[in-house]
Amino acid sequence: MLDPRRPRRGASINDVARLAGVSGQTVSRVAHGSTSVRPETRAKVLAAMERLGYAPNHAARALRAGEFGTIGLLAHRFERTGEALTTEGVIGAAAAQNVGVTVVDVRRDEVDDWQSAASRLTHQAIDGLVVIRAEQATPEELALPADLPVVVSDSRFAGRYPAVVADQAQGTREAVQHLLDLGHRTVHHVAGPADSEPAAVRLDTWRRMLEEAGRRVPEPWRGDWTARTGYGLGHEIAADPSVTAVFCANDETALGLLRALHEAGRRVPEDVSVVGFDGIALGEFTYPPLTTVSQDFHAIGRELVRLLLDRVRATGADEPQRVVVPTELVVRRTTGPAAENHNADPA
Amino acid sequence: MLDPRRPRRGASINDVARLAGVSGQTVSRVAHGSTSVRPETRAKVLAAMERLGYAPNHAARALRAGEFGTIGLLAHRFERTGEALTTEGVIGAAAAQNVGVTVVDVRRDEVDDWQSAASRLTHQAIDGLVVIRAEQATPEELALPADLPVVVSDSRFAGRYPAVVADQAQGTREAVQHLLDLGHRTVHHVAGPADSEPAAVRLDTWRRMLEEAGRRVPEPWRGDWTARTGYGLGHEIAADPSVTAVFCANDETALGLLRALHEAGRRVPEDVSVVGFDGIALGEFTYPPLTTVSQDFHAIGRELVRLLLDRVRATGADEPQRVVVPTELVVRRTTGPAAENHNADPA
DNA sequence: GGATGGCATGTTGACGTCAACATCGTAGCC
DNA sequence: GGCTACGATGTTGACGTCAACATGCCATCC
Repeated sequence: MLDPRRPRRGASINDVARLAGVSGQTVSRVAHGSTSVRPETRAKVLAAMERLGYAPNHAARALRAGEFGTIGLLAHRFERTGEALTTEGVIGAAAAQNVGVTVVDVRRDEVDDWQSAASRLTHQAIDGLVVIRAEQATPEELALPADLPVVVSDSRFAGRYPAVVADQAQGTREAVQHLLDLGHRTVHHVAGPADSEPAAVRLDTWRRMLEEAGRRVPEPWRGDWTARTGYGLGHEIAADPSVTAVFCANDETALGLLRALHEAGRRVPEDVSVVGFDGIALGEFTYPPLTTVSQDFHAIGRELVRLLLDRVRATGADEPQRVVVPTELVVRRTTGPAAENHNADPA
Repeated sequence: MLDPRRPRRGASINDVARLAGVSGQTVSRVAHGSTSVRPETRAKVLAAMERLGYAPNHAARALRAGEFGTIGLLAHRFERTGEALTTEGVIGAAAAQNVGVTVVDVRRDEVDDWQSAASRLTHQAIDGLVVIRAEQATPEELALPADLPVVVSDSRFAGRYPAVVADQAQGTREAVQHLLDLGHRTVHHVAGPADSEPAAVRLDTWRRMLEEAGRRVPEPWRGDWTARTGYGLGHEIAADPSVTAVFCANDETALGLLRALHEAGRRVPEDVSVVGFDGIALGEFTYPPLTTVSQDFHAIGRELVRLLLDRVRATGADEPQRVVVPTELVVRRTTGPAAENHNADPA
């Protein structure tokens, strides 16, 4: 914690008042829009402010108002695309309302890390909290103050707090359908981690799509969102000639897979088609450019702020809501027609 | 701004005191480490806190202490790797000191955007400010309060505020030397934007290295950090058979270039070697994996916090310092020996 | 038994701001 | 001329916390 005895303190409203020869209240009036202050009085006050470099004390304002004008944001490793873009959306939308955002990063996605991050944050000066994908912690474990307005994105918290989620199922359906339309007999899947809710939705939807189409449902591979694991599994995938289409749980995994396929001499998309998920910016500049399901993370961030500020400002109205943001298949060049020579695979 | 008349206010120290039948001061003592409170008194107070769901009011604490325990961070589009990782480093290091971080994102790298972001931030409750690469704004234009401790990373602000910068020159030297050692007659360069200081250092160092080695200095291409521009320039670069080695100002640009080279049928690294800069995580999983100069952004973030908290806590000691964080060449697979057939190029 | 000292607890005030109320002066009106 | 009304400005107190000081109690010691 910062040293509380540091004397460095700016000029207060009363310092300005003394210099300008008016009362503190008049300074306060000038500092705000100010109703009814004589122009010459205002000028005097403004001059005094200028001279002393007056800046309002936010702690005092917050104390008096009972609000901080700041919300907290809790995320896990937010340099990852989804987290970073959602955070950006949150920050932008909050800024537009003159609300600041205090960010806390959870280093490892484990319960005690989430706990300590949450407690750190609730010990900060915030009026509300945005939680982005707390996959490894339950609401109870987080032990958030009961009177703190909270909204979440995409997590098991959705039942408990208002949530903004991307339409995982829709995107997955489009991706699988796209591959089937290209003539692939079936679609393989590299899933996300087992404890991730979005990963589970993508997995379930993929399976259901294949079942509904009457296709064989191959055993999915289990990934962990990383390119490294996509690359590792990729060696195995590349070695299996029956694999002609792979739907990856996210773009990083798809990129790792792409490298492995290249190294194994499997051509993309001639031999194998690949679809990612997320729509990271670099997907457009991989070789070949990556077909993917893009999510509008900025929109998620904006909706989160809207929901949260509603809750912060309203006194009642607390039934959990759920806002769904659409996803969109972006077809680039990692998907193509099924190769003829592998059609021996039974439908 | 949040509505200041919302009555939602938690229990105060005095509510707890009343319930526990003690004075507010005793509650305060219990709330802290607390010296000398009788165990049974403490228990009573703790029970009352529990029952009322007491949480300390940070505005009041901040007002009394004259400090917020929060620093601000100003960055441009911080979902980009360098910004995001530096921000992560800052947040982590600050958290370790129980200091929060309020983040403001500058949408467009233009003066008025920087200005409005800066003023938004200085109207927040912060004790100090970290500015990450403010390339389009001068210190004067930012108009930061004179008494606000500020540290910066990597920018034209370095002369004015304490700064933490990566050793751009060292990394550039290693990269160029690596390519020359591989037998390339000269090294081409796709630069960053003209108004970026790090881009200028990379450009100058690249030129100096070639001059010192007595090599021809080809006209550099002017990029803008984006993969898109790297891709666009890449078509031109791929069409020039005299180009055997390209040093790109950053990884995104290099990735765009890579795609263009692939599309043009130029093999990497057999026909053309490519080096990036930054060390983004995905560089390891492009095809081929990208040789690059990696920067330790987390270290930069940590150093920024160290410097800033020094300034916040110290009363004097304000002469600008400069901390240099080393960079490191990471050789992967986009660089290889110069092709024999292009050695016609004069040394 | 009374003085001493130390520990537990209470009281006061100040941090900076601003709403609510109080005061003062003057223009306008009969 | 005296009264009203309103506009400009001042005064007071409260938001929650905690350092500094004050008080009160008890054990100890001669």
